[in-house]
Amino acid sequence: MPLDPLSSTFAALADPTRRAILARLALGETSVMELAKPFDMSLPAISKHLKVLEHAGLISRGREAQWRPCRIAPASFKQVDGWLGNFRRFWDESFNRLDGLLEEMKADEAVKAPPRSNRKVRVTKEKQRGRTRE
Amino acid sequence: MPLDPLSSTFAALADPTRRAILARLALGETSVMELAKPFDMSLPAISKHLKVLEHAGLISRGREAQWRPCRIAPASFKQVDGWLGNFRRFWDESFNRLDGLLEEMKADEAVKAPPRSNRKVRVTKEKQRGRTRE
DNA sequence: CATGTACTTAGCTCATCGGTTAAATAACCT
DNA sequence: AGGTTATTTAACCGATGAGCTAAGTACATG
Repeated sequence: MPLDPLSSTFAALADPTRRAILARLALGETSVMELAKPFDMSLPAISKHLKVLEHAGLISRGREAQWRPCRIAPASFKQVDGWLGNFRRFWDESFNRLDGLLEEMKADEAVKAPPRSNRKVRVTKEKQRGRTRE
Repeated sequence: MPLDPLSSTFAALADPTRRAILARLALGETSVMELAKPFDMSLPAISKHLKVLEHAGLISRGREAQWRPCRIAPASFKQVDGWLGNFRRFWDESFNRLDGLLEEMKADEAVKAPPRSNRKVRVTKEKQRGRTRE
C-alpha cells in the first residue's frame, strides 16, 4: 500500500489541478484560500489535492495562526529530474555533446589557465544532471 | 474523458512496472515477450501497460512479423522535462548561476579567441533547458 | 465566551486502474 | 490445412482516486 516515492510523485503530478497549484506556488508561498480561488471546486477538494502534493513531497506547509501556507519543496522535483535524466540522451541532442564539451573545457583549463576561480570545476560536476540511477 | 497529454504522461509514469519497462527500453528496442520476462505478471497485463505507455507518447511500436517491437519515443519525455523546467530554479543551484556563467563565457570568447568552432554559441542556446511554459 | 475565518475530516458516489482468465487474432512453419 | 508463437481483446473484480456535502477543529477577535 505504501507506494514508492517516485510513483506517488508522478501520480501527484498527473492531475492538472495539482499542476496548476504548483504553478501558482512557483510564484511564491501562499494560503489554501488563495490557492483555491482560481478553481471551480469545493475547498475540501483543494485540501485533498494539497495533501496529495504534500505526501508526494512536492510541497511543504507551515502554520501561521489560522493559515497553513504552502510552498514548493525541492526534493521530489529533483528526484523526478534525476529519473528523467536516464532518458535525456533520447531527446536532448546537446546532452550527447556535453561530455565532449566538458572534456575539451577541462583540457583547455589545465593547459592555459591557473584556476582563477572554481567555477569551471563546478560546472563539470553540477551540469551533469540526470545521470543518477533510480 | 480525454486527459490532456501531460496528465496522461505523468499518469503513465506513476507505475513502477511501466517505469521498469521504460528502463529496459532505454537499453534498446525489444519485443513484448522480452519485456514481460522480468515481471511476475500475466502477458495481458504487460500488454495493457504498453498500451498506456504508447497512449502517453512514451513509446512507439513497430511490427515485424508476429512481433511488435517497442522503443522509447522522445516527445513526451521532452514535454515532461520542459514542464519540470519551470521549477528547476527551486532545486538546481547551478541553474541560477548559469546565466551569469554563460555571460562570462561569451565575453571571454569574444575577446580572446576566434570562433574556431561554434560549440559555445550552441551551448548558450541549447543548455537553456526548462524555460518553456506549459 | 461567542462568532467568524480558515481549513480538515468523515462519509458517500462514481469512474478509472491494475490485475486476472479465457478467447481471439495474426503471422510464421511445416 | 494445421500447429506453434506472439500479442491483443473481452469480461470481470477489488482497490484507489477525484469530486461532493455536512460536520468538525483551530485560531482570532469582538
